[in-house]
Amino acid sequence: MKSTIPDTGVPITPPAGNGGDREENRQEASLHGEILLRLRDHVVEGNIPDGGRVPERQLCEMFGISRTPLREALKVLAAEGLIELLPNRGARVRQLSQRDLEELFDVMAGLESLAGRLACEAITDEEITAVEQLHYEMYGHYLHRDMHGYFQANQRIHESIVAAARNETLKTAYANFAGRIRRVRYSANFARKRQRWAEAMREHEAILDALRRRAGSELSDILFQHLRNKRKAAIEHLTEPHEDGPSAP
Amino acid sequence: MKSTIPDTGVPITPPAGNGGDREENRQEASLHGEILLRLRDHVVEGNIPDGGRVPERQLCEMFGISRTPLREALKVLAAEGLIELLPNRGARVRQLSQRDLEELFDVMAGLESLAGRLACEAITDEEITAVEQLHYEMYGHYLHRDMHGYFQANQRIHESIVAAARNETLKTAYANFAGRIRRVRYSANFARKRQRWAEAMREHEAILDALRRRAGSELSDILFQHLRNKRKAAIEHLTEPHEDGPSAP
DNA sequence: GAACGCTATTTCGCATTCATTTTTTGTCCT
DNA sequence: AGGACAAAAAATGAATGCGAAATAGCGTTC
Repeated sequence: MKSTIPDTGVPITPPAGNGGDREENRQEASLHGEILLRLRDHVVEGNIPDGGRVPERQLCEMFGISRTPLREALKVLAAEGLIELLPNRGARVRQLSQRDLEELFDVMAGLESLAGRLACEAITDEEITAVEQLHYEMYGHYLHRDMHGYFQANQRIHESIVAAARNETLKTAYANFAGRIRRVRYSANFARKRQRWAEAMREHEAILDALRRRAGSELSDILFQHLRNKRKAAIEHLTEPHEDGPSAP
Repeated sequence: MKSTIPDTGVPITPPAGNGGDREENRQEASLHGEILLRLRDHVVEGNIPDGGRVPERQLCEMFGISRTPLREALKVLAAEGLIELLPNRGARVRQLSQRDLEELFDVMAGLESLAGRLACEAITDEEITAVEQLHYEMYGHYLHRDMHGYFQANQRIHESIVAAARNETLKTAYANFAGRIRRVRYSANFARKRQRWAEAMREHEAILDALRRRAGSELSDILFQHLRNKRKAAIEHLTEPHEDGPSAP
């Protein structure tokens, strides 16, 4: 165990947050592509402490490759905003300040807002039915106080809306930003407050309603507010660590 | 035959800029960063034909560097969606289908829509005044049929709104997507139809009005529609090449 | 005893080198 | 003469080597 890492304040930020799209279809058979996927998962899943140093050499022997393809992968991850590269000082997993999180949530809110608007233009009755199905399922989890199930159904609903937008570029950007936030989710699980939970359910009712009526502009507003409230709950949770933990019914 | 080391005597600004300040851009002092910027501009400005091959070797001698930093830059550009990397077959500038363009415009619409909403929360009176200034300037260009001036003022207005959103993440993503579209702009200059031009002016009036009243939700709607109309005009222009070319007043 | 400065080791950045894969070209066969 | 196969040439993907910067370790000085 090495001594504590000298925190120099970490100034230099990655080149671009980018809403890039790397949906390149599975060309990832090449080594650097393979590494990119594995390394991204490794980071997103939180296997590396926040702001922790990640020496190239260590990752190389970890993946059993040379430095060249690894460095290429690192550059890409830096461009995605997951890590930051300090000149001559190696890579660190990017530590998100509260402000960063707020910004990310707002951008996610904007993307979902857009997704809702677009979805209203193109969604089929069958897809709406599917969302309704998920909604009721989620409601069931809510009644049973099953947070995990609720969380999953919730996520699938939002993904369904994004999918219904029929916009691959949006979908990719959405996935990218979601990845950045997910890292935080892993390290600090968002415990929902009871009150917020009920509120979220009401918002979801409104979402479904607007979607049924295909009221794009309205749905756009609701989704934005929904994510804004989510952001508020998340940030509050981070500032005052735990509010209530009981996940039991 | 010795390989002369291309010591171009590039300043390489030290990793200054420390402090809590997180400027997203231009930390690129390292070679690969420098190359990334130059190569991105090179591609965005359309110096390479659409779908054209981009041999590493050629670019290397063009920039006077070895392949390693260049390849790193290529990976990043691929992640950004500007080029695509074919396994063992080199890099090609990504050819955007009409569908891709539509998607990009819609995402841009979503981001600007978000920017407008956020701007209404944080914009100062001074900033609004600045936007008004640009608006009148743009109106002047409109009256004088100065398309270039109009275009620039227009762009600055949109950038001002994005800046007023106080969200660096959004700003970065916006710049990224704008870059992808700009490539198309260069190769096929969007000639505005007269009618669309007048329409755009009216929309901008509405934008300014909503911004003055800080009506976030409303501005969000207007901006989205504005970009949607822009998209329509752009796509139409691409399908039926030239409608009117005269840039002269 | 603590702060400063010097040296040694580690790590990073880029160039170069090696190994496959693709592309081109030249020849041979139909 | 045209096409197919094969070998050469070029280009890509990955590895290694070398110089430079940074971190760490240690000694000296106030």
